[in-house]
This record gives sequence, C-alpha cells and structure tokens, in this order.
Amino acid sequence: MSDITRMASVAALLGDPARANILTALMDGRALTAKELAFAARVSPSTTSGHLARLTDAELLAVEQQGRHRYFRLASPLVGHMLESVMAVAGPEPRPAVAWKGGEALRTARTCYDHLAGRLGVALTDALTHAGHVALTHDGGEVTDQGHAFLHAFGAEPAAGKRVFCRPCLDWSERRPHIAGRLGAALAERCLNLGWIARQRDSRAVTITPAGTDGFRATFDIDLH
Amino acid sequence: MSDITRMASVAALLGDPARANILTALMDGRALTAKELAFAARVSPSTTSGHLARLTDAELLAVEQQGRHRYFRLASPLVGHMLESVMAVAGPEPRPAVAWKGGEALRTARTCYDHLAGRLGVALTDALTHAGHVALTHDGGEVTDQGHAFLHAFGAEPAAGKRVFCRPCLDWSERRPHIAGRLGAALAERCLNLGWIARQRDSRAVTITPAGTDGFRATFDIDLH
DNA sequence: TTGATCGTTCGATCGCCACCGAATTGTGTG
DNA sequence: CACACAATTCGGTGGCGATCGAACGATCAA
Repeated sequence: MSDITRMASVAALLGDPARANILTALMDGRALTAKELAFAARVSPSTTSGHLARLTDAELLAVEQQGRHRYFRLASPLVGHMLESVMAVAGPEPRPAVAWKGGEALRTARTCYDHLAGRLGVALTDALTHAGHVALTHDGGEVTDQGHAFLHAFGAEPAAGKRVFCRPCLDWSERRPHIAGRLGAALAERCLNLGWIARQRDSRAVTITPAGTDGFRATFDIDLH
Repeated sequence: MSDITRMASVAALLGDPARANILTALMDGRALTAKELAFAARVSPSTTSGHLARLTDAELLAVEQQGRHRYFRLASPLVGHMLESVMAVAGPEPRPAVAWKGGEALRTARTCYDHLAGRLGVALTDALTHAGHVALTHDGGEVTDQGHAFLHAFGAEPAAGKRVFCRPCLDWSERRPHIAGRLGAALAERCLNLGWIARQRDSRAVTITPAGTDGFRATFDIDLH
C-alpha cells in the first residue's frame, strides 16, 4: 500500500461522523470506556465496538483493559494534532442563525490537550503579547525578560533550561493563534490551581468561575462579555 | 451542521484514494489542470471532474480559469499542513519487502512547501543542531549567535528583525523533526541557488546534484549513502 | 451460583458514493 | 466554418460500509 493510500485510509477513519465524535471526545487526553464513547458517538454499543476495533487496528487509539472495562485513549499526541489541523481547515461555522449552546461553550474556552484554546486562549495570548511579555510569530515564539518576571510573579513559569517555551497553535474556532507548548501548559495549570477555570465533566469545554472573571480582568484585562 | 460533522466531511474528502492523490499532487504549491490531475489520480476525466467539484465546493481547492484550461491549486497552506499531519499519523510503510522507487525518491529528499524534508531535511537539521547552530525543542527553536554567523557565511540567513526563525515540522517518512519556518525556506532556497539540489518535473521529490553531494559533505558532513 | 453489566460477534438491511461511457458545452486552432 | 481538445453533466451500475438487534462470552457483586 502506498503512502497516499495509507493516508487516505486514515482520513477515511476520521470521515465517519460517529468515529469523529469518538476521537474528539478523547481529545482532552482522558481515557473513556466503550459505553461512554457509544453515548458520545450517539450510536449503539455494537456499532461503537466495530468503530473502536478499526480505530485501534489503525493505531489511532490505544486501549487498556481494567476488569470488565476497556479504556480507550488517543494513541499519541500526533493524533490530536491531526484532528486540530483538520478542524482548522473545516473552519468555524459560517454564521449560524442561532448558535448551538454546547458549541458556544467550546468556543468560549476549552482545553487543547494541556493548554487553553477558544476565545479565552486567544484573549490570554493577545494580553501577553500586547503587554510585551511574549513575542509570537506565525511559527514560533518566546518569552521576553520582562515576561519571565511577570510569569514568575503569576506562578506560571515553566521549567527553565530551554529557551523556547511556546508554540502558536492555530485555533480552529477563532482562526487565530493561541499559546501552546510548555508555556501554554503552565498557564492552564496555574489557572486551574487558582480556581479561575474548571473542567467540565463530559466536554473539553472549561467554565470560567466568578473568581476567574475577576482574576482575568484584574491581571490580564480580559472580559469575555 | 456541528463542528465535528464538518470536520468529518472534510476528512471524508481526504478519505478517497483518488482525491488523496489529487491533493498530494498539488502539495508542492503548483497549479495543475483537470486532465493532469486525472492522470495523477488514475481515474477517468469525468470522475476527476466530480472530485474536483467537491473539493472546490469545500474550499480545499481554488480554481483559476485560463482559456479552456482550469488550473487547480490548494486553497491555502492550511490544507497542506493538514495533509502532512495526516501523513504523520499514517506513518511510514512498515518495512516493505521491495521499496517503491518513486516513494524512495520522496523519502530521500522532497520539498514540504518551501523547505526541505525527507532524509536530506532531517540530516540537515541534525547537522545544524549538533554543530550548535540551532537549538530545537519539540515545539520551537531558534538560531544561536554562532549559528547566525554560520548562516551568514553560507548565504542563507533569513530576514532579520524577528528573533524566532524556525519551527520543527514532523517528517512523515522519517518520523523526526526537520527545520521549517523562515529558516527552512532560506536554507532550501540557498541550496537551490547553489545548484546542490534540483526540482523534479512531476514530483515533490528533489534530486541531489553531484555538486550537492560534494557540498553537503564538505559543509555539513552529510553523506546519504 | 445467580444476576447484572460490559463488550464483542454475527447476520441482514439499506443508503451512499465512486466509477465509467456517452453526450454536451465551451474554447482555441486551422 | 469545421475541427480538435478541455472539461462537465447525466444515467446507470456496483460495491463498500454504517447501522441495528439479538445472541454470546467475560467479569464483578451479592
């Protein structure tokens, strides 16, 4: 099988709505059982089982058995990156008459692996760049000296030693870059620890707590309506 | 239509081998006619026309009319990036008994948009990092002071002003990063101007000229077999 | 052991779509 | 104008795969 036909067969796996739902449900890095994934995909358990077998065969998913449960997760970060890049091409909904509530929550703030995306992620990125704390280009970025001091005070300084901390990650809903990489992970973790944001049960969306509303405004001058 | 189903429909477009061939044939940025793409996809012109209509509708391709010819090209670099990321997941052929000649050429050296990939791209990246000219992490990278001097002497220094020059781009055939971004583009252009590499007519593969064999060995200590 | 839950396998149905050839439209050439 | 060529449209065919329900094996709790 040639490289191209193998690529096509991988893409075909993403091309089914049920499998696409399964994969996106796993994008936050959690491992879910077959039954939970059946619910996420909105198809019967038997159908889901078939999909999971194909995805595991293709090594898009890894599986771990625990008792009578089988936990599925993305086989590698590469898979998540692929999904985001396809989402970036698919682009945002072209002006829906009425925005879907769940989708709206995802657009406001969500996790992209270990960092923040959505409007919050983009706003945070804008705030840091405008303040001169980080310098971003379309294909890289770094923290300024002043930025290091700020991040240290904020409590989100990533491990030292390496000089490159951040990588822009194109946001599929905002179509603008947000901070990923180690800096993105450190920022997200700090916001969680401060209680500014909270993960939701069955979604990659995160909610901004009242404390977070105040904090983001005071520290970053961010006010998401 | 939800975000996920839109992603699925985009992925489904890549999931057909004929369309996958069409898209990869356009990955070097050239614009090709419907007939040429029919040949690349190995299906009839009528079938190709249908595929091209769907790809254009979905805005994966852009089309430009010139006389009685219609030239198709990728609608944006995002599309190319998506294809590379799917290839990275699809991974290299698991040890074929006999390597396909064309595929082998692609693995040796090819263009990935504006920079070099394949064994040559990876070897170049290794040489620059081992010499301490660039510092790469998995999500970013930059040129050292010593590296700036070296690149200036080599004639491949990218435009100054911005501090971040390079971005690692995962190689789908080697599964290792190579240098992309502005530095990658500058390196590829310099190698072309030096006559070390030459583009091939109908492929993204590039050939290493005799001058290139000598040059890569003398300057970077690279010797591909 | 019995019952309950999780997950897979099997068989059958059904719809979608890739494909081709022939006919058609549009454009440049002799 | 007649002809050649590029590209699309149309009608018909065929096959792949998504789906479900029912039955079955596996595991844990009582």
